[in-house]
Amino acid sequence: MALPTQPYKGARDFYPEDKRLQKYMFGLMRRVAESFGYEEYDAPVLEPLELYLAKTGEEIVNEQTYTFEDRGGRKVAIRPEMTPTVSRMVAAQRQELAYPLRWYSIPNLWRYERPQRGRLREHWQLNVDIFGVDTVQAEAEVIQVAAGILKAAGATSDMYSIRINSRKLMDFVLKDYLGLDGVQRHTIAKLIDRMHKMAHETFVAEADAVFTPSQRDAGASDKLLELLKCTAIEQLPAEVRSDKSALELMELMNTMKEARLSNAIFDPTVMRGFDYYTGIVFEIFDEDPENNRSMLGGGRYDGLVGLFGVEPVPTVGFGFGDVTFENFLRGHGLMPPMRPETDVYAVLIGDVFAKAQPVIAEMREQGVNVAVDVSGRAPDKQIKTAVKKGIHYAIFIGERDLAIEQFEIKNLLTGVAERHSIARIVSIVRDYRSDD
RNA sequence: GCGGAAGUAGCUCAGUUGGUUAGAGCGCUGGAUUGUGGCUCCGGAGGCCGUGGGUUCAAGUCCCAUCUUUCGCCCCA
Repeated sequence: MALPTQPYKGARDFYPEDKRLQKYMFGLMRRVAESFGYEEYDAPVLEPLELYLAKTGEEIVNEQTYTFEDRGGRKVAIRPEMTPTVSRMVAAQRQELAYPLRWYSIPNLWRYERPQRGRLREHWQLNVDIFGVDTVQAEAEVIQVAAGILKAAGATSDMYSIRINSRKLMDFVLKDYLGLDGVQRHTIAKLIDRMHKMAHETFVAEADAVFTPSQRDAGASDKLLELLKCTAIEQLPAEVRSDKSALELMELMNTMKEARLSNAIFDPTVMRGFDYYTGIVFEIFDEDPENNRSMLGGGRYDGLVGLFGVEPVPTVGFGFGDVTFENFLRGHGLMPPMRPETDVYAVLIGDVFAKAQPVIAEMREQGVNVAVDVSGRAPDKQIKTAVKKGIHYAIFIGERDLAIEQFEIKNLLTGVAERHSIARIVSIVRDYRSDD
C-alpha cells in the first residue's frame, strides 16, 4: 500500500510558490510592525496545558486544542493562540522590560476543528501587542498597525471596515441599562455575537426568550434592538453615552478620524469570543461580498499578565491570520506578481561545466543568484526548464563565449537577447531586479 | 461534534438502463534539433476509477462503511 502524499488534515504544504506568497505577506507584516517600533519575539510551540485553562474560552481548551501527555506525565498543549504565551513571557521579566513595550510575532498555531473556508487546523498569525499603556492611545496605535499592513498590501479603505466596540460598554448596557443578571448577560452576549448570521426575527425571538416578564414589560427587547442599530457613539441613549466606557470609545473614534481611518466605525455587535478581553474590542471585516468575514481581531486584555502572580500590565493586541489575509488579497485582486529567487539560469552548451566555473562564481560574488543547468541536455530543453521555473534571464555559456569573454544574456519574458561582458550582465540583472 | 455535496491520469473532465482491454483535452517526457523556449510533426510514460466490504454471471456505475476535500452549523485564535 502506497503512503498518502497529502498533508495532515487541515494543514498545508508550502511549495516554493506558496512559500513565496507567505514570505510576501509576512514581509509586509514585519515591515509595518517594525515601522511602529515593534520588536519580534518567538516561543515554543508546546506549552503546559494549564496556561490555557484560566482565561481562554472553555470550548477552545476542551475541544479545539491538541493535547497530549509527555513521558514525564506532564499535560502538554500545542499552542492554539499566542496571547497567553506572550503574557507569560512579559510576566517572567515584568521588572526588567521597558514600557511601553511593543512586541510582535508570527507563530504557527493549531486548533482541532473541522476545516472550512478561511479556517484550517494550522495557520500562522501575526500577533501585535503593546504592554503598559492604559489609555486608548494603545488601541489607536495597534489599529493603525493593522490598517497599515492592509494599506501596504495595496488595499483601499472601501475593501475593509474597522469595527470597534467595548466590552465595558456592553457590560454597562446589559447590566445597568437593561438590568440583566449574570446568566442573562452571558446568553445575550453570545446571541449578539451571532446576530448577523441569523434572521432578524429569530434574533428577536431568542433575545425575547431570555428576558423576564418584568424586563419585557420595561421594554428591554426594544431598548436592546435600538441600541444594536447604532453606528456611532452619538446615537447611543444619553444614559449609556455618559458612561466612562462610551467616552473612551469616543476618544478612540476621534483619533481614528485624525489618523484618516475613514472606515473605522462603532459597531455594538462586535463581541469577540475570548473571555480575557476587558475593554475595547475591534475587528477588521473583509468587505468582499464573497468573503464577508472578520479577518482580524483584537482588543484590550488588562488581566492576563497579572495571572502569573506579578503586578498586572495593561495590554492591547490583535491577531491577524495568514489564511484570511490571503483570501483578502485574492478577493480584491491584490496578489503581487511573484518573482523567483533565482535571477539567472545558466545554459551550458557543450561540455563546459568546469570551464564555466569562474564566470558563474563571479556573478554570484556580485550578488546575482545563478542556477546552472547540469543536465547536459540540448539548449532548447534547458531554456524550457528556465521558463517553467519562471526565471527571467538565461545566460548562454559555450566554448565560443568563454574564448571571447562575451556572453549572451536573454530576457526570457521579452525574448530579447544581448551580448555583453560578465560585468555588464551583472549590472543589467541587478538593475532589473531592483525595478520593483 | 452535527448536516449537505463531491472524489476517474499531474490538472480539468467524459464514461449511456451495470456489459469486452477505462477515454479526451491540457500538462509531462523523448525525438525531429547539443548555439537558443513558446509554433508544428512523430513517439512514450502515466489509472487498484479515494479505500475496505457487500449485491451480481458481470461494478467506475448499485448498497454500506470509512478516509479526504468542500459548503454550512456549532465555535471563532
